[in-house]
Amino acid sequence: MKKDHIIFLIGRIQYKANRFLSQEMKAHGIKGLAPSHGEILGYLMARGPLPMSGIGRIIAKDKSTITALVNKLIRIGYVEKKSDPADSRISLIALTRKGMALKPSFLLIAQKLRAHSYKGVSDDERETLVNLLNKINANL
Amino acid sequence: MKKDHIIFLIGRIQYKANRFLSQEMKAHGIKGLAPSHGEILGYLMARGPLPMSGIGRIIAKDKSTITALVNKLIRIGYVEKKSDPADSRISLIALTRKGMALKPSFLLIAQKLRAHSYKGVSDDERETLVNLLNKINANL
DNA sequence: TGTTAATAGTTTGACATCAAACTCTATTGC
DNA sequence: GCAATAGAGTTTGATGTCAAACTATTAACA
Repeated sequence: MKKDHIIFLIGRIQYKANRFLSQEMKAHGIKGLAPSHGEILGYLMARGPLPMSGIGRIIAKDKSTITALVNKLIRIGYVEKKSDPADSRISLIALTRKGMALKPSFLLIAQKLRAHSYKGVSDDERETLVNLLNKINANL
Repeated sequence: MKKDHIIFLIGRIQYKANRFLSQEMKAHGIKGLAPSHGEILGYLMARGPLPMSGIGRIIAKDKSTITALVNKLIRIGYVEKKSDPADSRISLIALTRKGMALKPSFLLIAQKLRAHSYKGVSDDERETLVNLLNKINANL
């Protein structure tokens, strides 16, 4: 247990969190979506329309992965693609009405995940944790 | 930046760490392996032969994923499968000589990853971080 | 002791993910 | 202005990953 590298510990956490999120989405009637899709939708809810590159930067996946994920969200009808009037290379991804309708469920799910994962962790510890992870994220 | 859930922060770290690991393995002449394969090999180096189920528990992936990962390691010749004399359901996975030969490279890579990711993080902070992540891991 | 339930792995099919090569547009520098 | 370079996305092919259904073996238990 002792010499486990933090990266692998992180992997285990992510595995469990993904299972949790998939399960919760299904329970809320959101079918056929992976956690990555939910992550994209969540950021669009918080920040408004984003270019593909912006989504890629935020969720840290290859740009070809973003293309595939967004295509699925378009197919299902949760987002739409608009062209940026200032730069025709850019596609802006925006929530549709159907996509926005998911917001209440998403807030509940995020809160539930937070409640679960942070059980027994104080606010100070939470802050410490986020700061340290941010530092490591910046290092890599 | 503020309201980013820790899970997504973790995802970004993992993405970068995986790129780092793939790159380093390639630089050490270890070709065709994903970080997950490396993780399995690393645990076998540290703990000796393990059953499939044990590997799955440690690296936190679905058992069918373990089957696929181990099959690849067998095909390449890094590990071999032995049957447990006490329980014929169990397959024990052990490093071959070729697999053991990777150990020096793996130690170097792990150390390099640690040095990179923990730059500017004190030993105390490191311990705090691991403790908090372990708590969250246990919560999920 | 025989039926039931649990455990270890595999198979199959679907899909997320990545890397590399490619297209198209914008920017930069001379 | 024009060529070269960088940036935004897509396509393609390969592969890691998961979930569900399945086989085989062991354990539980009545």
